[in-house]
Amino acid sequence: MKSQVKRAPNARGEGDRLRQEILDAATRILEETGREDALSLRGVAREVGISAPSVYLHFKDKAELVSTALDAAYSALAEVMSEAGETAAAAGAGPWERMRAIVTAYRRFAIDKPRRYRLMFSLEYEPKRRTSTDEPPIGTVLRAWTDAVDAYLAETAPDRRAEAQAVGIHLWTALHGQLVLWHTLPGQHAPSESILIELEQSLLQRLLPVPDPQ
Amino acid sequence: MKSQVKRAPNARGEGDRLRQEILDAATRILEETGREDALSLRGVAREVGISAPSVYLHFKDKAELVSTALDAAYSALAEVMSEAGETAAAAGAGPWERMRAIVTAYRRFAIDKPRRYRLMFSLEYEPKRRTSTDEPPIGTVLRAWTDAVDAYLAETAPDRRAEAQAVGIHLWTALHGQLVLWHTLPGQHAPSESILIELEQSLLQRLLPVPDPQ
DNA sequence: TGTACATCAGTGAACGCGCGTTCACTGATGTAC
DNA sequence: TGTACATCAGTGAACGCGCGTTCACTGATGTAC
Repeated sequence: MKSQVKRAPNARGEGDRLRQEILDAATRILEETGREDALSLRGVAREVGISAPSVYLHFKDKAELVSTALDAAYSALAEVMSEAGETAAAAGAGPWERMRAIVTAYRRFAIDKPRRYRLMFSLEYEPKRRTSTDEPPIGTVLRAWTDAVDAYLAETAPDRRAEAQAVGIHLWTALHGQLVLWHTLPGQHAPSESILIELEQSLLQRLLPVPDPQ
Repeated sequence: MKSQVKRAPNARGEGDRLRQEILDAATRILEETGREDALSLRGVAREVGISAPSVYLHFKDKAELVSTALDAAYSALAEVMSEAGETAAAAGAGPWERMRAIVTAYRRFAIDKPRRYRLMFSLEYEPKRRTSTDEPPIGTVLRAWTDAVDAYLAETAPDRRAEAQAVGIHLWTALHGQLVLWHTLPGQHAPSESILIELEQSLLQRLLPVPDPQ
């Protein structure tokens, strides 16, 4: 299963390499077996191939390890969204198509690794207090949404741009609710992706001013 | 903290009383300290004041205990919603007011015991397979929403009644997303209830045909 | 060039904990004769 | 009415497990003289 190869200690200045390896392993665990209790310090150490105490060389305690891993996941999500928007724009897509691309990227992120997604938004680990002016990582996800809606409204209904913040929040929370609840609902309703896409379409049409039918 | 009083065993035919006490204790723990790992079989036994093995007299294993407790929580939620609707109706409220009463009841259920709410929808315990025609408990919550929307549309826009199912789902999942995400967002945004109420209002106005301004 | 020493990256063993579950039991209450 | 016995409701001790964390250590690599 996991490599039992003996690791050679890192060279002198490169202790930080292990830190990254630990985070990568934590992310992998998050993706594959996302129960909160599966994300154990010992489990991560096992995955990396080091002893459990070694983790303490790079993280204060378990809480710090977990919240750092989660922060990385939030950033990755925000990144995926803005990339999707840019790619669509570069391909000459109109506002509606761009919006759909972003929503699809979000859905894919959630559906491809449902356990990771679930964990990202169900933990109580509050992000560590950082310099309080800094944006908290989950906030970047919120911003990705409000930015996307703002860009959409700017092009389609500039007079409604003041609503961007509210609509962005609606879109995000509503989408999130769909993804989470549909995963929780009994299996016979088969939370097939096509149902989610339909719901998503219907939601977009209700929350956003719809452009000319394409 | 918890009563250390020695329990007298129940009389002959009344073994079922303990079953109920166990479920009540599980519910209490769900409400107060809703981390999934706090809902331990031993913890429940402690709360009831019995020995751990006694739980096995009434539940096959931990999974059965937990999922039974969750089922009860789902039913309670559906119950609270329909009561709110009926009470409002009895007080002569119009469709919009009734809808608001239901939404408020839902929000209160979620906010009053946030840990319970979070747990209800974040566990992976799939409801035990029951006679497959039976409605799964979480399904009753879904039905409560679609029924509420259907009743609303019947009175305000009968021609749109076909949308009841879709709109009910939107309303539920969107509300759920708001409640869950707002709880996860960093504390400085203070997930004050008033913000939630605003969001909720705005959501209702966007998803439902709005009646004459009152 | 050689050697003592500091530093760095990491380890192995042990701690105490709470968990789910199994096992053989106890003591009160009802039933059969 | 008395007594042997079955049944019921529940217990105490023990199991093996994985966890987070602490501790004193090891062995390689760089630095000072």
